[in-house]
Amino acid sequence: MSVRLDELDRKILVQLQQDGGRSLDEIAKAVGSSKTPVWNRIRKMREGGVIKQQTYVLDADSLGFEACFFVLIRTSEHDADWQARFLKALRDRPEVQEAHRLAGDIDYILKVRVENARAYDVFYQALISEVKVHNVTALLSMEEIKSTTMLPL
Amino acid sequence: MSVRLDELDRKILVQLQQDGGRSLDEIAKAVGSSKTPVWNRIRKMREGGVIKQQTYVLDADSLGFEACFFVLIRTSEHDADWQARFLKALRDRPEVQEAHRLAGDIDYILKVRVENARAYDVFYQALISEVKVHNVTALLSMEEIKSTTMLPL
DNA sequence: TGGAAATAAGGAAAATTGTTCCGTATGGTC
DNA sequence: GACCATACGGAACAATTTTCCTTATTTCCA
Repeated sequence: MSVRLDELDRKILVQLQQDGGRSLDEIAKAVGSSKTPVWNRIRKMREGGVIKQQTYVLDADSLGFEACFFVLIRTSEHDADWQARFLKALRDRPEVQEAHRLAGDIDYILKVRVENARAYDVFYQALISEVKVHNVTALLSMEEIKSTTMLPL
Repeated sequence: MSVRLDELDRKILVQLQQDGGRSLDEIAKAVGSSKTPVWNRIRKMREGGVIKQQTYVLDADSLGFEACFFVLIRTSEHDADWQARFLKALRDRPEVQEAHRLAGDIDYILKVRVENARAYDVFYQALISEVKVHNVTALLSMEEIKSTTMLPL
């Protein structure tokens, strides 16, 4: 059962994405409605899975995560068992912030956040000892120009 | 003025990352403390920039964003003016969820979320008409295996 | 080691916010 | 045009956040 969204729903989502700490009163005023409809719509969008989660975004640098790598992976193995183990390994490793299976030449891309280059090597060695991969290229981020989870509504 | 974090601070951050909707009472109980110290520490970490923002994460598919591309960019131009215009273009475009300047061969990587392949092409054409880039490779995501903003504390 | 100052904790009060309830309005259907 | 279903706005209630105050704990210096 999917949720059909109207203009008011979208306005509410914009508010929630911009600042998840606003009160219902503030949101209601911003979108030109009142508390009850705003509250009901948020609840429905939560239950319908449009809103996945509510979270706090932390500053990686302040917490000592100064290195960010994008990892491009090619593999020769494509059987179901190998893939299941590979996906599990990625999901279990907290350093992996993003993992996507790709179309084309390169099979997977990861975004990995670690303390430093040495910590990346530890991660890398651990990963390739768990599952065989054909070719790995690591791209080191020098500067995070932009980072957001916002969808353009 | 940086914030020095102790074990209790870290426990609180873990709770906030896991679920940004928990009440102070719940968090206090989970970390083995009471409301006031938890509240004071959250406030300080906010002011100190350790906590960057509080937000709601939405489901891209539910909202019609069914295509996700990682874009690898090489450029020949490296002067300050070009770079300033390029960064501004990236920050201004809401489709761009991530943008990093890289070390080595490839100069930039972007993560771009759009409705479909057609919308990506519109984005791409608009971008290269704004700023000259030498070489662009787009990697299309077939499956989002993992996506989180959590840092492993 | 003793003692004063600074810092952090816990509990309770006050203020704000979230949640429910209900009467009314609105829109769609036959 | 009447009925049903759905959504809205305002008020009442419940829960949470925020502040305040008192008590511990720690730190630092004599």
